[in-house]
Amino acid sequence: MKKNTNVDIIDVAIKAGVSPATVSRSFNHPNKVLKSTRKKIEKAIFQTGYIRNRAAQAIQGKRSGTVGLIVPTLDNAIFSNLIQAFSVEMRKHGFTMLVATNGYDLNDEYKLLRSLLEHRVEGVALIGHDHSEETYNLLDIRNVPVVSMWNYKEKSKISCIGGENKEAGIEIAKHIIGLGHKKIAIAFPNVKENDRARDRQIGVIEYLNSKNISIPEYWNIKTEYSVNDARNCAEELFKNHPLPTAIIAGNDVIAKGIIYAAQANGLNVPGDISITGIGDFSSSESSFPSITTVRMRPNKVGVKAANVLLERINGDREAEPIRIKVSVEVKARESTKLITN
Amino acid sequence: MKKNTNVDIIDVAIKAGVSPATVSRSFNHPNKVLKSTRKKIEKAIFQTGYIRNRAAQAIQGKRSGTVGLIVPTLDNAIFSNLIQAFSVEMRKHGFTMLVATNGYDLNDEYKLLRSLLEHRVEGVALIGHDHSEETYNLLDIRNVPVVSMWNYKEKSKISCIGGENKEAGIEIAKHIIGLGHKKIAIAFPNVKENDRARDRQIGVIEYLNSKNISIPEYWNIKTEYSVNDARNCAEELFKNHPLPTAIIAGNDVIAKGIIYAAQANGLNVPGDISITGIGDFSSSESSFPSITTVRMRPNKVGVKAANVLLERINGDREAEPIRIKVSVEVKARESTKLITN
DNA sequence: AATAGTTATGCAAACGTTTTCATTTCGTAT
DNA sequence: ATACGAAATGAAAACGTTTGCATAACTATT
Repeated sequence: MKKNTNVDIIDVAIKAGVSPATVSRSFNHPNKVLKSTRKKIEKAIFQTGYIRNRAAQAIQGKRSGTVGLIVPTLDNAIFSNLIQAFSVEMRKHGFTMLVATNGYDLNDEYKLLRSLLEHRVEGVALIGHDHSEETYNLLDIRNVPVVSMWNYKEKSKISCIGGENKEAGIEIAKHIIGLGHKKIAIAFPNVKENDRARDRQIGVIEYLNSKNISIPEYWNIKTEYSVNDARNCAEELFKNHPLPTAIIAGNDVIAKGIIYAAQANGLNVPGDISITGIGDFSSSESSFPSITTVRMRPNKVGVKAANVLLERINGDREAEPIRIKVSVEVKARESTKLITN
Repeated sequence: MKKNTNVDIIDVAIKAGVSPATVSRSFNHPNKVLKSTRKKIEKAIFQTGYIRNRAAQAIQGKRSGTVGLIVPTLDNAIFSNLIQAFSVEMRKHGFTMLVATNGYDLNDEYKLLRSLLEHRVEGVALIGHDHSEETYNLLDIRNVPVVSMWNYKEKSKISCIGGENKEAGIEIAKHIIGLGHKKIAIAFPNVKENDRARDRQIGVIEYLNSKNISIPEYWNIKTEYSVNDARNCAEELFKNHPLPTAIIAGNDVIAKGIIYAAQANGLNVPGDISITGIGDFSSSESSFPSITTVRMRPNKVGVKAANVLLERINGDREAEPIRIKVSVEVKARESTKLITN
């Protein structure tokens, strides 16, 4: 088997009987090349097994054909819808995606950003708005097209697109209040380095407070972002403290853990206790019981984010950030019900 | 704010009072550069805000610092553990990952591979062994370091690492038989373009046949790879056909759908019916009931695959494929029980 | 102090494209 | 047929690195 790792544009040009410049043009400005010439070139490409070298293209300072994506983690269903939608949309426009995970470490995120820039990505997508000063600074200095996905923020430094987490918190609290609940617990992950969770929690608490409901410390569950930990934390609550009639969880993963804990303790959901999530992850609809939650429309966010990023890449880089709010909506399902007593 | 998109290695060299060659060497062969010189260079890099250009490096034909990953889909919990482990391990070794999704379309996979090669990835990781002739041919012709993740295959054309799906099928069937079940249904996705599911199904059926158990057509559930569809298909079975005492599902997602269907139909799992999955996805342990399944150890596979790929990248490219079998193990949990009548 | 052997650095030629500018070719109006 | 403008193509310089080779600066040996 012949190994041809190194056929270049010149080989193709010779084979096709044209100059390298013409071959290059047939890739980048096909309309500037006679159709019959293009045919010859295509044939030569096929015969030689040529694969163009994007690195050599990128070195001209123009297109690299790549965008970077920095995401907290991949092994979590949370971001996968979003990433998939973003990825497919970018690919439609001819971009390949460089992916890096920072494990929620902002310091690492800066290093990853540098690494992506070394590869001369044409744009970068990030999750949320909690980024280090260094990161923002680097983006600004190098004038990198960038978009933040997942949540909307009125005065964000960079373009963003997503639901407003505070609104999500308010909406779900409103829903629970509307069902007549008064004895309400909440379950959130560490909100220190996670602005999404923080805003949701603020929305919930502010709304409840506005209805003169406050949350005693033993009904304020602090859990990790995992089904297992949520389950354990909830079991602890059920065993040692008075039972609320509703628990508002920071996301569907946590809600699911709490539901398992309830079922394992012989509690009927929603008969004995109503439980809500936020985020509407793919399995939440088909859970048993299905989970009342707030939709963030990850597909829409992913596709729109891709288009916003493309607009920055192709358009005016000095323009003001684009900010798009994707409305959130409460999806009432089986895990909540009206208080009847 | 000064925008410095274009400081290059020469600027750094001038600032540091050395030649560009020395700056380059301080990146690629630091030990060949005097420590004091390195310090000067580092300072100059910091002062100028230089970010090295990997494209210009890649053009030398040596390192691009990237590897490609082609995966059927991202918006599915199935591969996320694996990808995450692979990604983190590659990054540890200084590689950035280019990700492409093919939506289970083998034809698209070939195009994606070409696209990755245009970016001169140093190696490629694929999922499974079902790839088009074109894909295998291209990998061979260009002599691309490659590894297939997820499942082991004795005579695979390319290096591979993972559990053996047939073994997984055999093991779970053995487990169910061991519990005394005789009336057994199975639920698999379309096994046409999915060699993993196919091998699992073969393992199950062969083992059952060897115990003189055969599966009537109405107990052979064909479902899509989704909780929802599995739920619907199972409900159809429960409503229109005799009840088996056990259902062996092709993976945990399907098993979960079936469990929901059972619960929604007032069936107790495992009291009335035992249900098994394959794959041990992250939520299967904390489900209610927790799901009896077969572990494929995705983290181990991801990490090992990264190391196999690195070995091919750095080592002998003509060597025989490396094949590593990662043992599978049945995880008996709450969703199955001994037949007592 | 002279010499050989090491080590650190610089010079300049690649690497594979893209693009500007100049030239050729072609079609059309005279 | 001739001249003109438009369209297609080619020649060559750039893009930002890396690296083989040559040279210069040290170290150690006599």
